[in-house]
Amino acid sequence: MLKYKVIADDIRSKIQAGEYAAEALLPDQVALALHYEVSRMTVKKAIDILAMEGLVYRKRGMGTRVLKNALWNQNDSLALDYQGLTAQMKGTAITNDIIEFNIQFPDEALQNLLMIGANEAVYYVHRVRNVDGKPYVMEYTYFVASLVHDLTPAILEQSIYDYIKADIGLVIGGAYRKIHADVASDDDCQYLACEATTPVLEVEQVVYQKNGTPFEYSRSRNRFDTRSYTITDIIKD
Amino acid sequence: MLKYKVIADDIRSKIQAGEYAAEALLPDQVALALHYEVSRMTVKKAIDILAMEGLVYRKRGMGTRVLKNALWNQNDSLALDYQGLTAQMKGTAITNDIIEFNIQFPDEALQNLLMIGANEAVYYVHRVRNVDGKPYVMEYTYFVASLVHDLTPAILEQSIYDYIKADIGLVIGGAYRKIHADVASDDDCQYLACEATTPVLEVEQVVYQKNGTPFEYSRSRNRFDTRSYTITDIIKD
DNA sequence: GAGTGGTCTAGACCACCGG
DNA sequence: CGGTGGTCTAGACCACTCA
Repeated sequence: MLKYKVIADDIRSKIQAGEYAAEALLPDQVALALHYEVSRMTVKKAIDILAMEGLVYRKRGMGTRVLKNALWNQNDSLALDYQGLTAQMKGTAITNDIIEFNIQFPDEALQNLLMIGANEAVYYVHRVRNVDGKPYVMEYTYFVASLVHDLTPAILEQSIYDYIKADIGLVIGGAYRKIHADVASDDDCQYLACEATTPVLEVEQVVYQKNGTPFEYSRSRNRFDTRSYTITDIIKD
Repeated sequence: MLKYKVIADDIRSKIQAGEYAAEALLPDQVALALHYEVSRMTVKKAIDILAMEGLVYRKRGMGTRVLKNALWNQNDSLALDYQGLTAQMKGTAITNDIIEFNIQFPDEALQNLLMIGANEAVYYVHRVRNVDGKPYVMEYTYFVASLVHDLTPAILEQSIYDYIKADIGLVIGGAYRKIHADVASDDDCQYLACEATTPVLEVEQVVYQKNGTPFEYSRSRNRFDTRSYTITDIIKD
């Protein structure tokens, strides 16, 4: 087990347990290095992690302080999320209408986005997801077939992400997302109960495995009044 | 200047210039350390930054590769950005039309967002920012007057963020942002050359100092076809 | 001035990948 | 096996803050 991770986990749990109270100073890096019997660089790396998580903030000459992070973790956040809608909206009834589902070959744009060749097949899924019976989001999704294998309509009607994570065991490493507004398309009008003049929020994303291989490209469209994305960002020094 | 930052900037510019092509291997860390005449740890820290920016991807035993999509977002605004439009759009002519500017007391919602009391004054700025003479974004901004002091119309016509960072010396610690689509308002129609049916992208944000104190709340509105936001998110272990 | 965190070094060992 | 990146060390110097 990595030392800096062990130390970060230990300090984090002490913060959560209240052993290091909000606004309190942590022991300095030299003391922590002695305590954990590691070098100071390793302690610093552990604290870097906590700082990136927004638990702690540091200032030269002043020490390292526990942040009252009640501010930051008001979890209505969506922008950085990999649980999928099913987990996000638990407690509500989510159903999926599959409009189209097939296997095809990617055009050039998609080849670039997913870093695949022209003859590497992709699944194409067009579905509408309903929350409590009402249309909520329309998604156009492409999965690299060799990675997300054996996709079936039965899976699509439930949670794709549960299947990807639990059954395939694929580990998500990150995502690239682009958010913009758009005018309603014909599909939007038909499936999201839009007028032609209704603004739509679209999120494009490419999702990567831990090893950097992309496995999904999707566009998700919502009516302007049903969804917003939040981002909490803490600058590292 | 910090060595690892200089190196990261240098490599980034070489990627953008095509000197390191997409999918190409970077020189290994030992070679880079020799070339920049620094230790390998310092090179690694520089590459850490590029990896966090999503420009580069590494694997043990395989080297460091430039990601194919490293360049696909050059024209979008980063969702995580604090340079302000003036720095973001350098090379273009930015002018600011001030529509309204005054000092006022915050309503209850604003008191909560900025964590201030009812009798702590705020500056209110309503301005339209033009890029190359054409209206680009309309902003409604509130600054905590005790933190962003001595704001004047002359400053507003240029870059507020330059003033905040260089003159006041306020250190930005992070931001909370919400992105959503909206229908055009009367102001949008008047100042952004919108029709009543034009979709608008709005970004609300609260910007915090390093010590956690909020100093700005703003809403920025763009026509749907003039701006999009991108987020690169890499999950840490 | 004493103490803090930030950077940097020169070297070491390890885990992983390819041939 | 050789070469890659990941981790870790022991120590050094610097920038900053506070008394």
